[in-house]
Amino acid sequence: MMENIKVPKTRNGKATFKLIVDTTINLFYEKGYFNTTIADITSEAGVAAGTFYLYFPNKLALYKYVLMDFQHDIRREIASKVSTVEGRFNKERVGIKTFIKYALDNPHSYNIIWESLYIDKKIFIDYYDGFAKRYERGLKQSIADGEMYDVDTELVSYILMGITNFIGLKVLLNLGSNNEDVDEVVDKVMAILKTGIFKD
Amino acid sequence: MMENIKVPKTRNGKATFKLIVDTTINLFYEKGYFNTTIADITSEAGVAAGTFYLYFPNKLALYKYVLMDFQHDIRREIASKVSTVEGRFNKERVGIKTFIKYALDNPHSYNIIWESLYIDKKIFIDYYDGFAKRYERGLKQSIADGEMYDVDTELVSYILMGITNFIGLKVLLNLGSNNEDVDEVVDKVMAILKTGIFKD
DNA sequence: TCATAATATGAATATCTATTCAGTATTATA
DNA sequence: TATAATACTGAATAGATATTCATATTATGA
Repeated sequence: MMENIKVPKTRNGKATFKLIVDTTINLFYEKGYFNTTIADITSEAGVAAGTFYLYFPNKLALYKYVLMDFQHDIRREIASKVSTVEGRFNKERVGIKTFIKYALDNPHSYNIIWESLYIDKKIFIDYYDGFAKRYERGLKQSIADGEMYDVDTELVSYILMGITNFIGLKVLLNLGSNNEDVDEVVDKVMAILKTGIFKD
Repeated sequence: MMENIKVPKTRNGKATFKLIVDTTINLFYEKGYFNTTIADITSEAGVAAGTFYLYFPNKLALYKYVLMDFQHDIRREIASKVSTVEGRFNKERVGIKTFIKYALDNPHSYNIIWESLYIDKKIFIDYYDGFAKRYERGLKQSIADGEMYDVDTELVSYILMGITNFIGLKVLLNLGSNNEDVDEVVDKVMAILKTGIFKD
């Protein structure tokens, strides 16, 4: 973990480190991991090529660092927002909404996380499997509390991740129409999760 | 469309063309688009470097060709299977099942299609937006037929794509457990789509 | 204030990759 | 079977990129 990143020790060093990371996040988002060169990063950040290697052994280590950052951020954000509401339905509502809002505020994260599938499959699997396992805990609790049918929690956690990710994608890339109000979108999703889509 | 690909005219040429395409699909799946070099492709296919340029101007044109192939394949497969059953519920069931089965039989396709997000965002958007629009037609019909609640069809098409894609991913990467029987998985998904997940 | 650790530089190097092209081989057909 | 069309070869070239390192600058605390 944390690879072989060298953390800066002075105020100046910390600023440079952050500058490199922030510049990289923008570039990874705009051009993707593979189309971003070390030279792109350093020139965009306004530092010399050698400065990069002061802190990171290579691009992959930097990518992993950025990914861990996002992972912590998203999880903390969702956990924090969800913890303040009662009941699984509301928790789920807030969870989905928070995820989409997060994606809108940090459009970089979505792209960068998913790109792990093409950079290191193990990272990708760990990420989504870990997310699913956390999800399951909440779902199991809700079933125990009688708020939810006795569903296959593992399957449902993937269903919910799938819905959230694709709705997030839709809103993010502004696919189709009807992306005006996130609250409205989330309400519709929740209504469907409550009653299903098929009559009879 | 079809970029500036030069199609072969003789039986030998066609065989070489196909060899290059098939080899490429495997390499893109194993190593990803960016980690696959032209040299990888030609050496793996057992042809000279120059042979590649006989048919394709560059790697991107080949990627687009492969993608179109998959797109046609998947759509044809789903449309064909779905057309033989009656009622939206059954059509949806067969559609989801067919998609997952397709992903299992052609694990390459899933990866390669999604990677378009990092190769050319326009391709990605066209792909999923196009898929959604096709989906919507069926959903609208079902609502008209009174089989489905009067839902936001655009939103539901993304929800269904999200579910299908993530369940496919789960089964494909063998994430979690319970991936034994595709039919069983699909039945559970359909049950959830019918009644929702929340009590009360 | 000075010694020293921490930061920063950027030209130089080595490696990798895409792409071309002049020449060769094969195949179809008239 | 001559010859034109098609297919194929692989060494050579040009360009891009990661990484190193000798040197220079800056910050800090004793």
